[in-house]
Amino acid sequence: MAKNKAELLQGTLDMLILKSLSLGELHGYGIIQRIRQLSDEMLNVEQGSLYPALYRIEQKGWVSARWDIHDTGREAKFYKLTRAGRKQLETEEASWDRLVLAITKVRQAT
Amino acid sequence: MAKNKAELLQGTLDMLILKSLSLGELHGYGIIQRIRQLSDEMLNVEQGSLYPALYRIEQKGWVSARWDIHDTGREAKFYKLTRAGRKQLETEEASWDRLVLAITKVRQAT
DNA sequence: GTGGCATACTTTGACAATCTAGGTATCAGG
DNA sequence: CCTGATACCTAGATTGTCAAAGTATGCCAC
Repeated sequence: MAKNKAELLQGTLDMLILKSLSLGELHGYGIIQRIRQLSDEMLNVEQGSLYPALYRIEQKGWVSARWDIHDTGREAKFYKLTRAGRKQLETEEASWDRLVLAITKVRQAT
Repeated sequence: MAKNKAELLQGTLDMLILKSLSLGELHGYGIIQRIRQLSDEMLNVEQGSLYPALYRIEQKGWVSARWDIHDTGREAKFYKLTRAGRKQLETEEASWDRLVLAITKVRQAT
């Protein structure tokens, strides 16, 4: 199992995707890179995790997608955070904070 | 889904169980109560999650179990952290910290 | 010009962990 | 006696992530 790379916990991926899109429109492959980069290489999202997650998230209306050609001249599917997505990001961040707090409390017990 | 209660993320339960056993021998039902109490009612572990988890953990040698009768005069299965379990707890805590750090970094991005 | 690598997307199947919901049994209190 | 808390167990459904495969394009080195 994971050595230097932290493994993702189920439920955290959506938040990471939404967060990275909150910094600006981006395509799938770019999301993976952005997350890796922002986390100092600690988080590595697999393509097989990302694309299904994006599909899920799009279905829920948290992002909108469109095909476009970017600077490199290649086609890519660009995702953009919707208003609902921004709201969802806040919700997920809040519940992440709550979880971290709760676990911290348990861990502080002596 | 969760309102005031934070939902458990997959992978955190083992750590919570090991941690609560690190405070002393305890039986299954008591583990649930201890986690709930230590987390200020934020974490609620379902029985259907706990018992399979305990079985799993016992198989891995992180805890040892024995039936006993406790103060209330009732039978219960008491679990105790083994040396390997203590080691595992450290490992899980470290990787939890790493994950929290990584996610924090992503979230701090502007 | 072709071979390899990074980019970019998709799909399938396996796997693991949690939850829901059911079951059993004992004990205490009203 | 009945209910609720305690105490354990199990089956099945659900979900999310991952591994592994596939397709296709553009770029660079040789």
